[in-house]
Amino acid sequence: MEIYKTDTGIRVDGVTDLDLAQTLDCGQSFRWVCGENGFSGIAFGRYAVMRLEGESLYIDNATEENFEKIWKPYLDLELDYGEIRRQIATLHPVLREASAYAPGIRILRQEPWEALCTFIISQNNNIKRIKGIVERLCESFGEKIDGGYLFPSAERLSALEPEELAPIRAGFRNKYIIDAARKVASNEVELEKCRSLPYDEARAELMKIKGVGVKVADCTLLFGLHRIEAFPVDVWMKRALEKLFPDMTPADFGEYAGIAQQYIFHYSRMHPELFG
DNA sequence: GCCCAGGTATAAA
DNA sequence: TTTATACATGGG
Repeated sequence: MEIYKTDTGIRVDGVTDLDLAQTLDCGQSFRWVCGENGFSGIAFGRYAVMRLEGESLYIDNATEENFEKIWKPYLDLELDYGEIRRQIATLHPVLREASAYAPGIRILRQEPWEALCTFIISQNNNIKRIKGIVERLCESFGEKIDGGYLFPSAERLSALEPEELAPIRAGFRNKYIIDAARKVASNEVELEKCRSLPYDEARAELMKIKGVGVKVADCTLLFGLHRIEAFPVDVWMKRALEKLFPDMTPADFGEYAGIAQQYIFHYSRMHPELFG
């Protein structure tokens, strides 16, 4: 990868196995907006606008320094997804097809608290509405910066009562968000510890929070703590597994199960007819 | 109006 | 241990 300065930010050449829509607008993160100049959003305290032309990634409002510190890890550009995709393709004939269908998916390395909080909001909800709730949460309680608002910290939200979240219109999830904020802010739940804990223990740690079950825990581990062996199973994925992989369990998908899960999810969404 | 959205807590079988 | 229902809200 070669990095160059531009008038508005940087250009990174030699970026492969990345599709911004497949990665930023596939239900892992709820804060990126597709506009005229690309996808704009905020992560790790920085606003940026990204677009991809061939193997050139343009990031407006970024520097070489914060590309190395923030955007390169955020987009998981250190991992060789081409090689991982080849490995996943050998696991099962359907995975060979599915992985070829959305080869530009990458697993974002999001901030753990943001991932936890947004996936609590995602339960029994749809993506359009999730994005609206997250936006109102940031505007109401997050710090203002150029380009938008930061995701509010657990500390900030821990001082609120559930009723005070009424303006974000998250319904019954308000009390779950506050419970999560309090347990994270007080270190009763240690998010960082979940990076290294045995998988079942990491899950159990997160499930100490009201409103966090296996699905929210798995999504937090996958998208917020980069446990790429995590394989979140929801209603849709359960059906996909039954129809397409009757002979496999989530554990059979190996150390890159989370990436395989994303390929399967995208593929099954593109081919709903496979489920009758 | 009615259905449902990348679930979970709670009560009951 | 498995199965049913409520939950807040808003788009299709």
